[in-house]
Amino acid sequence: MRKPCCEKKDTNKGAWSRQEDQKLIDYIQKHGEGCWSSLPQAAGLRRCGKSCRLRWINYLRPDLKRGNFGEDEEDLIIKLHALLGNRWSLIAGRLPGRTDNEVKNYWNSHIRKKLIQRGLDPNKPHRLRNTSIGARKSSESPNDQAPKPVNFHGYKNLKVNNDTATSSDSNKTSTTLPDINLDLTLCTPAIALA
DNA sequence: AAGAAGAGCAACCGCATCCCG
DNA sequence: GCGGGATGCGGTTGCTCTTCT
Repeated sequence: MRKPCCEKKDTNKGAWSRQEDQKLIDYIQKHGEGCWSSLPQAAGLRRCGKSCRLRWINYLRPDLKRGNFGEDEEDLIIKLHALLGNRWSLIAGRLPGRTDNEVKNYWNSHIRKKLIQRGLDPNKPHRLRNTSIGARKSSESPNDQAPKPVNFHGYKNLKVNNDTATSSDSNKTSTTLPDINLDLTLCTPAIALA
C-alpha cells in the first residue's frame, strides 16, 4: 500500500481561501519558488507541498493570462496535440501564460467536442490542412487510439528542440512539420521575483 | 420557480522520474 | 550503484455554475 504524499491529519484539502492564497503569494515573493515540501510549514500553510505548487502554478502565478483562449491559441493547441499527444505541459510551454491544467481542461471541454463535431477523432492525431502532422502515429502505435508520443521524460531540465528531442522522434517530425516552430525549449515563467 | 442535467474548472491522486546523500 | 525523498506530470474526481425542462 502506497503512502499518500500528505498524511498529516491537519492538512487542509479542497478549495483555497483568500488568506491561504495570500500567504502563499507572500512567501513566494519573498523567498521564490524553492523547496515545495518545506514551503507549507515555512509559509504557515496547512497544505501539502504538492497542493501549494499546483495552486501557485495554475492560479497564482503573476504571469498567467487566464480568460478565454484565442483562436490562434486553440489552433496551436490542436497542432501541438497532434504532434505531442497528451503532453500538456509541453503544449502549455508553447502558450505563454497558460498552464498545463488549463490547456488540458480546455482540450477536454472545448476542443474535443469541436473535433468530434467536425467528424474528427480527438484521440487520434488528425491530419491538418496542408500539413502531414499526425501521419507518423499510425504506424507507431497500431493498437491504441491515443497518440503515444515519444518519451520526453526527464524534461525537467530538458530543452526539446529539433536537435535535442529524442532522436527517433525528431527524425520523424522534422520532415513532416512545416509550420510549427519546434523549438520547444521550455521557458521558465517570467516572474519578477528578484 | 424548482429540480435535473450538463459543462467547466479547480484540485487531488498516483505514478514516473529526478536528485542527492 | 543504490535508496529514499522531492518534484512534475497526466488522469480523474467532484464541486459550482449555467442551461434546460
